[in-house]
Amino acid sequence: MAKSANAASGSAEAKRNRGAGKAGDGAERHETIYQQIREAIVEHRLKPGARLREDALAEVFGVSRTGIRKILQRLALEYLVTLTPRRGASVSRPTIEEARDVFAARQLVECQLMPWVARRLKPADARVLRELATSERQALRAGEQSRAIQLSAQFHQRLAELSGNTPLAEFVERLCSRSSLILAVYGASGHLGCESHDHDELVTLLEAGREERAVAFMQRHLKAIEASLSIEESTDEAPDLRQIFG
Amino acid sequence: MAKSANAASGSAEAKRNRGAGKAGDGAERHETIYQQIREAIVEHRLKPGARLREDALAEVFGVSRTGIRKILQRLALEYLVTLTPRRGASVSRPTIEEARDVFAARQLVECQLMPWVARRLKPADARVLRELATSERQALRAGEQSRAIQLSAQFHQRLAELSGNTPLAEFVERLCSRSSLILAVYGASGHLGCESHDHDELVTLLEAGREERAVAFMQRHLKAIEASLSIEESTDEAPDLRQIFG
DNA sequence: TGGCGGCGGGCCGTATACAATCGATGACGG
DNA sequence: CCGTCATCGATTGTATACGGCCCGCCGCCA
Repeated sequence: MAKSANAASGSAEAKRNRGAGKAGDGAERHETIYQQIREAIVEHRLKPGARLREDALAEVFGVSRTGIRKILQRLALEYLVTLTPRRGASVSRPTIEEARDVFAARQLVECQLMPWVARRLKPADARVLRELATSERQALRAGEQSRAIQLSAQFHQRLAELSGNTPLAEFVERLCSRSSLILAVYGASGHLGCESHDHDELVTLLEAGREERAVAFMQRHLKAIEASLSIEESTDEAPDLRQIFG
Repeated sequence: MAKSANAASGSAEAKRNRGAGKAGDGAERHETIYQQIREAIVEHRLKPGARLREDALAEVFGVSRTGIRKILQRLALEYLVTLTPRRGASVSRPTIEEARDVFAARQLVECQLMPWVARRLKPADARVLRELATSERQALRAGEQSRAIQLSAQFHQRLAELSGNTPLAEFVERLCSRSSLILAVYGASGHLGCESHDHDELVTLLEAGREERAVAFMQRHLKAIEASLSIEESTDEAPDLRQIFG
């Protein structure tokens, strides 16, 4: 392995990892690595299109390619990375159609979830949600864009969890991750999706038990995000030379 | 590999596979194996709790454990198999809570999908759906329970696909798979979930564009299935000796 | 000078080998 | 006779080795 050969970065990273994720010795380690990569993608620290070479990741995290492959496949199943048969893994670059579908799905699910949440919401839950919203605004103001993105997604995810329905919560979680990716590609710079005050307002509505209003609010909220996307197809493939020079 | 050493069963099975799954040479092979295992689980040919040993599967399909592991992990992410850390894989045995959540999720999503489907439904689509419903009834009458289960799930999946929203369709697909597993555990024998005429009736409503009716019908349909489950906890863990002998 | 074909390196895909761990069985002691 | 402990077998988890494909570079030819 590179553990001894390429000592400098390899073992240093590995040690840091062992310390950070706790991870003990064995099984949890992979989970930690998975989370780290996932976070990096969701927070736009790894940009869409970025290549993820197995060797490089294996060396950075101090494990062998076997474990990395497992993680990459898992991420591929969530549409966060794309696995091209013999070209390796890269951060997914969602298409416009995917973007539309994802946001349509979110509207359908998250809106319908609001009544359940409103009914089950306890004061402690509301407090946590408000804290998330507050942290998000602070991060945004402090210029910590990565953190803000992460917190915004967490708000929506927590909301879905409060419905008490695990499959739906998980589904929303994945949709949020993909949304983050979509914003990375099509989002207008500086304007990262959710208007921060929206989240506060939504909590207020839910606390008051105004289900109908909460549903409508969520609908508007998501539509606003979707509308803020710049629908300009990245001139990635087929640069349309003929159209340009014709 | 066992290809040369353990010739007898190994190569014979491998050859059969190469012939059956078509699978060409390389990449598609795993996909075929995945589908086969998945089908076996959904059709109740592999019952919940059944152990899936890597070596055995590797030998049966004529590939090495590496590929099998990948497949098992994928199935685990869909909750079709359970991966116990050092005990290997087994067909999942859903809990009552999971069952409730899955059906609740299906009601939320599938019902809301009906209007979309009704609006996009083309004659050709309706015909396909009717064929599925017919085949299902025939299979049921012919005693081919596995086939009937498969077709019933396919009906719901196809319906979701017709919404035109890929993420939602995929979500429904997974929920249907899990539902099949749930029926295997909690379903009353002989009564496998969907009343077969229900599906025909639903297509009729959709063709007529009666969205509201279709939504309500789907709701009743799913509630009926859920209600048909025998909610007797398998005396698997905590047999409640105290309650029995107390 | 520009296009084309051969060639080498990098990287992925698969298989195999090794090590560690857990469960079961059998023996021993109380 | 029952409970406990140790050893053995089985099975998974991880790492490594090898083979193949694709891409990019370089030399050759028109």
